[in-house]
Amino acid sequence: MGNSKLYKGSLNTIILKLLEESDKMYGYEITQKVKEITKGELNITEGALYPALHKLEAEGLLDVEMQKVDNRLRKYYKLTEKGTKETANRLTELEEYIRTMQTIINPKWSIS
Amino acid sequence: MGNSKLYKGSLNTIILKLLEESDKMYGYEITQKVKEITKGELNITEGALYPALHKLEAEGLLDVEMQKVDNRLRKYYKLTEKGTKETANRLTELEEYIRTMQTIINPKWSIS
DNA sequence: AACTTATGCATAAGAAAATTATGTATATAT
DNA sequence: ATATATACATAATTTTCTTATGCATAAGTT
Repeated sequence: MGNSKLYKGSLNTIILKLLEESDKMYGYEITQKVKEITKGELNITEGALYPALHKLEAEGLLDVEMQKVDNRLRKYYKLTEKGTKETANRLTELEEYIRTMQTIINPKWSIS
Repeated sequence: MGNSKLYKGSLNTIILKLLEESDKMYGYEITQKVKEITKGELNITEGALYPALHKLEAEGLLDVEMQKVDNRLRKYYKLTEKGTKETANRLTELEEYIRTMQTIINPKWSIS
């Protein structure tokens, strides 16, 4: 994960997108899912994840539901209505960001 | 620039890439170039740029050359040999990051 | 002549978001 | 028995940025 610096600022968007796909997830599940879909490329640390989840909840973008499974507690998070709208915005911004960075990597202004 | 958070961590890569393209540039020129190629989407602030340039120089990735133009001082930065190698690495990492984020935005793991 | 905007560099204070290091606790595999 | 996996949490520190400020010259405006 040598490119971990680039992920700074995109954690919230990743969380929101995963919740949009999976309806509800708990913290540990999110770390595993990200590890899986990025083939180990990205490992979300707990010290980043849990504060981020708490903040998204405080902003009213996520709802929480506790559930006990195998005598272990899970905190399931799901998008609120506000969270669903915000997710769309964040994804649009991410797409814009990616387009901009593509422009910088692969500049038209240097070919001719 | 509503997506400014996403740019966290990518400023160094942007600087290095521009210097790879343009051989040598000075700080103010970099801010204008970025504004130009991103069509105003991204505005690099001086408070971020100058410390970043100083750090890249301290790391041995950039060399500095002072030049006086129209009675105003410019600090021209150019890649060192080490900087050129590091730029290649950073760009590879950026491409990996973009691929990963594309995977998250447009997940294969949810279609079937 | 006075004033504003552009050019050019720099740093300090503060905020935001991460890493790293802990801490607690149960379940499972060796 | 011991280590690894599961599950959450927070505190200290670091990194990186924004915002505010400072200095100085050139060019354009009223």
